[in-house]
Amino acid sequence: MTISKNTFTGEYSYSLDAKGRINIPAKFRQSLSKNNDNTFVVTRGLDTCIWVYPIIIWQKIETDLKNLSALSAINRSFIRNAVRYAAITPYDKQGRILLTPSLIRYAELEKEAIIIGMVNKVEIWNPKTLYETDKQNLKLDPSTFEDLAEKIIL
Amino acid sequence: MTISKNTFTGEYSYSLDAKGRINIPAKFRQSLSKNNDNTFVVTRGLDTCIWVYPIIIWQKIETDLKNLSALSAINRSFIRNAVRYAAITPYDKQGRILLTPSLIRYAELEKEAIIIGMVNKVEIWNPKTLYETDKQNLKLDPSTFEDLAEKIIL
DNA sequence: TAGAATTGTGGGTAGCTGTGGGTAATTTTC
DNA sequence: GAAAATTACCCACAGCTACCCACAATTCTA
Repeated sequence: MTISKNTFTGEYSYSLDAKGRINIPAKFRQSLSKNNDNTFVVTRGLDTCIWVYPIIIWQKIETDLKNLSALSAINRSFIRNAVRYAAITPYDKQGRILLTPSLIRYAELEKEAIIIGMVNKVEIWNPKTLYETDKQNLKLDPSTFEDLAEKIIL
Repeated sequence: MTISKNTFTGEYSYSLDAKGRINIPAKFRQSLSKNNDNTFVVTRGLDTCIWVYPIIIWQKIETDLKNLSALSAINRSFIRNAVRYAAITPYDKQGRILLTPSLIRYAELEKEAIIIGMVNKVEIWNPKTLYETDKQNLKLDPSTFEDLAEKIIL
């Protein structure tokens, strides 16, 4: 039994197969609340990785997007970028989801992949890219971490 | 069933044939609720593309437009563009809709076309035009993007 | 600890999807 | 009213996808 539903933590190593399928860790699947219908939404992350959402979380995003007026060019561009890379993927009997070729290219995924629980979503990384990104992040201004620390108790 | 109806996401590449027909991605067709009678409404988009609506969504837009004041210039221009070029097109047994020559000219469509799910509607683009538009949009005010992202994306 | 159940990975195949083209029915034109 | 043009509907088919099964490795359980 997991602590709370639709919450993901931990890091795992899995492999992407020739058909573009990748396993979602059993613990993450068990954490999904039933109203998700065993379904995730995959899309581009802000870093060079793939973001995986439980579909009910994504649906909140969708309804917010629906309420943006299409009369504004900025809104149209925002919606387009937010949803064009998104794909709804139920996992199969073996617990795998199907990634689109476009997303695999974007995240530079090869056979080996790291899956990371990010509380309300999941990230899929190429190990090399993740390593490089971690190295870059060390150079970021430490004061931003301190700002966050004031908001969140670890 | 939690997957919401009449909601479209993702980007697909399809081809317009010599008769002006274009396939609607199977996933989009499956997302259509039954009261649409396998029918879409196509019209001019506000960008250089074709907008495709489920017919019941379009009907809602029409009644909203009727309630709008004709005094506003933006309303008049929207009504002029969106409504006068609108055509009702049921899809055939193979899942294709028929585009009017006028719309094909407007969106500068050639053989190859990109179809994008925009949550409550669908866009059909010439790949080149889409690419150019994407490039232009980078010049839009980034702070508005960030505001939207903070409100909507988790 | 041994057996049972679950998990992660690979691969096969029936049926669906996207695309092209044909023909009968309908509309248009003279 | 007949010929021409357009439209609506049908069929064909290659390629792909969703779904199924198999199996080794790991974890659970009694």
